[in-house]
Amino acid sequence: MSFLPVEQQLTYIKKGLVELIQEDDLRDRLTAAAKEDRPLRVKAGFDPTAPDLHLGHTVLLRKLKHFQDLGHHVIFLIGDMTGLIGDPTGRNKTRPPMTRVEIEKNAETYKAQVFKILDPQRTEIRFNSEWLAPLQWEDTIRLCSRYTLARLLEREYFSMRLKAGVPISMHELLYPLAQGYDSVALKCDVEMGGTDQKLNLLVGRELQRDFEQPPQIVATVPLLEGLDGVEKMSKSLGNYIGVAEAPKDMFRKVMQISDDLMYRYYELLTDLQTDEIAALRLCVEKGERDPMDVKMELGRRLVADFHSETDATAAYDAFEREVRRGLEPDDTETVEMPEEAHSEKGIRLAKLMARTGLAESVADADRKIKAGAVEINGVICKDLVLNSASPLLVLRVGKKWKRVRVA
RNA sequence: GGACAGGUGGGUGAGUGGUUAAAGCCAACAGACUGUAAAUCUGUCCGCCCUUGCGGCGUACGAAGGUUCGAAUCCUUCCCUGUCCA
Repeated sequence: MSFLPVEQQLTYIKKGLVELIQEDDLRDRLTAAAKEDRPLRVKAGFDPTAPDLHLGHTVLLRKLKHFQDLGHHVIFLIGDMTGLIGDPTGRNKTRPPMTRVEIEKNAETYKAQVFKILDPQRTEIRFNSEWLAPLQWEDTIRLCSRYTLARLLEREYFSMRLKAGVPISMHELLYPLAQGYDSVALKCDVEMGGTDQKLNLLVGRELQRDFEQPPQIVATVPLLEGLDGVEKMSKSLGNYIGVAEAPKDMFRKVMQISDDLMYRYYELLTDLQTDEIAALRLCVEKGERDPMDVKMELGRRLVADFHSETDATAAYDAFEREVRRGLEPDDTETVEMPEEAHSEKGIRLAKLMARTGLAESVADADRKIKAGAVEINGVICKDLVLNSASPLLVLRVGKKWKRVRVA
């Protein structure tokens, strides 16, 4: 295949990157690739335990896609072995080793999500247990001898924990080494990751040199802020928008972000150019455009990307109706009256709410009723026991709705 | 191996024998306000039972025992973590 001129490729790749180490290397590598007519091998690693991709991941995926657009080859690496090392933030939650079956299942889930962005034709899915599992003690020791503690402690993540007196287990120190070794095993030309991955990615370069491979180019993308606008988007912080989320939920979450943050989302999650985004911002600041409209447009675009135009329009309309005007959603679930909700005196509202998912527990439901948060057929209800004659109850608690058929 | 300091509700973090289901803060959830959001204000924030009362019961302060009328608070053993010394 033929590649675009190197400089054009470079420009395309550099857009939106935080750091590129080293640009000259990449230029050389792209030149060589064109000469040899071989695509570059671009790797990014993912955790096998969390197959729920969110928009934060897509910043990276979009950049990988850019490489594919240019004709290069992406390796989507599932770190099933490094996954055993576990989540750094957990205190001593050793991860139970995952079974082959679970891993395969997660991989399938990944595929379904990832190929909403990546081109399957140019993507190779690999697992690092493939080369890490067969390593012997001796191999591992040799690998460890190639790196020093001091260098590992350069990582803010380790040094901060050390300073704060938070435990660091030995196996965690192996993580960067294992990740670096992945690059050796895969003979990567480029490795990508979030800015927080920088040191891990650089270890790959060192190890590749040791193994007499040309060191990979390291490219980092920004970390997307989550719904709170402060922390990075992550599942454990609960401030995320999942790519597999239903259109309506996705839209609603987008609308939750602050006005300020939406420009960042435009920048990192859409194909709008930087100057177009700046123009949008200016319009809003001058009062020519309503920030809410601009945000709704963002929601529409994102839903369209991960679902379809039709879904996007539906989600847009639903938001207009349900949130702005507070009307009942047209897809409100209708459920039967739970047996337990009946009592001698009538229908116990709290129990009904707890059983139908409108409240977390009976106690929680009681509180909500007292707080006047419950509406039945459009009227706020503070009664704990109902003696309703109507065959259908339309219940609303905050954002949640439910229709209950009275048996 | 030795000395010392710790382990509290989703997260932080008070509380060192009794009005403590456990302060404050954050998150969360509801309500008000509003252009979605943010911000702000108000309320709620272990579970279960009863037409609900400032109600009853059950659980809960690393684990298991013990002392006591009564323990998150005292004692014993165990598990886990950090710091310093070897």
